[in-house]
Amino acid sequence: MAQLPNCICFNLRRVARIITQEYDAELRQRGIRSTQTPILQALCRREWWSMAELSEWLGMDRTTLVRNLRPLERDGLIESKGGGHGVPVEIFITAKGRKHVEEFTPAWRTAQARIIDTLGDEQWSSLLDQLEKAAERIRK
Amino acid sequence: MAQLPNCICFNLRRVARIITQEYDAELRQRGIRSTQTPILQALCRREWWSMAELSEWLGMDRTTLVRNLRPLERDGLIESKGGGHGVPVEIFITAKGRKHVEEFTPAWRTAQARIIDTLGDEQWSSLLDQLEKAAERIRK
DNA sequence: GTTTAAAAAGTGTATATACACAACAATGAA
DNA sequence: TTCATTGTTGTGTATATACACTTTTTAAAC
Repeated sequence: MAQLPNCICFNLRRVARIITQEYDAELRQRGIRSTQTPILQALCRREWWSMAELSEWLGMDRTTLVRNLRPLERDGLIESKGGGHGVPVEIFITAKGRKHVEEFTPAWRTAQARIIDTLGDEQWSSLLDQLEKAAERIRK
Repeated sequence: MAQLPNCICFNLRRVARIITQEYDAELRQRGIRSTQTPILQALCRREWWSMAELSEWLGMDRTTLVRNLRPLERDGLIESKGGGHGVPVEIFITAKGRKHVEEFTPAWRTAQARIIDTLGDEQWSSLLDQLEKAAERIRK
């Protein structure tokens, strides 16, 4: 009977869905999505990234990242030099992309603050730490 | 600099991805996916469900559930009576579906056990409790 | 130098997710 | 009866996710 609520995968996915919707409700007004913000934020940190580096940094499957970059490139927020089968690619954020980051950051902060209000800062910190620890151990 | 790792949404999604991959690695051999197992498990608990009831129980957007049921119905694991625009639908698991549940449950247990090993049972319990609490408060 | 292995990127396919919208049914009010 | 409201379901569209596979380059082995 209590088997379903006991599934860690299911529960984690469910909470991730709920929280994603919360962030997206804020970010939508700025024409951006919760998956895209960390990509643009990562691109701000460096001159450029290769596909493999960026996917490693984001903890995102490389082939997933390939598709996730498409709307961003289409909208001119990022660009890529090189690339294609076997050819290394340089991915970088454009000026327009940086401007977008400036514009959506307040909305991101609002969403983040609303979530933190639910449990408190320390509790979320410790919670994410534990999840991070679990993730690391799974990967080995 | 530490802005990216501080995003709760991003980190939660990332861990959810990793754990989902872990479950799927086990479940794949049984021809089922991590999203589908809780659906079939829920259907085992009742004679039938309406679309709205089931989506509410699973904490899944109703329109998402509509699409997620399709492969299950195509493969004969579930069936539906009624339905269509505006017409209530009765969703229920088939004999084949129940057999599938029996067959994938060991794989599910294996995956679950591997995850629990990473942090311990009590820690996962408390972690999911806190996530649940946060999710509830967000919904209000 | 050729062959082989490893590294890097992209594609095919299938599922997952959800907002905006549409279609229809049932019920109660005018 | 007709009309408006509410509840139930499905569709259009777009993004997210990842495994299996392919293509190409580079580097190492021989």
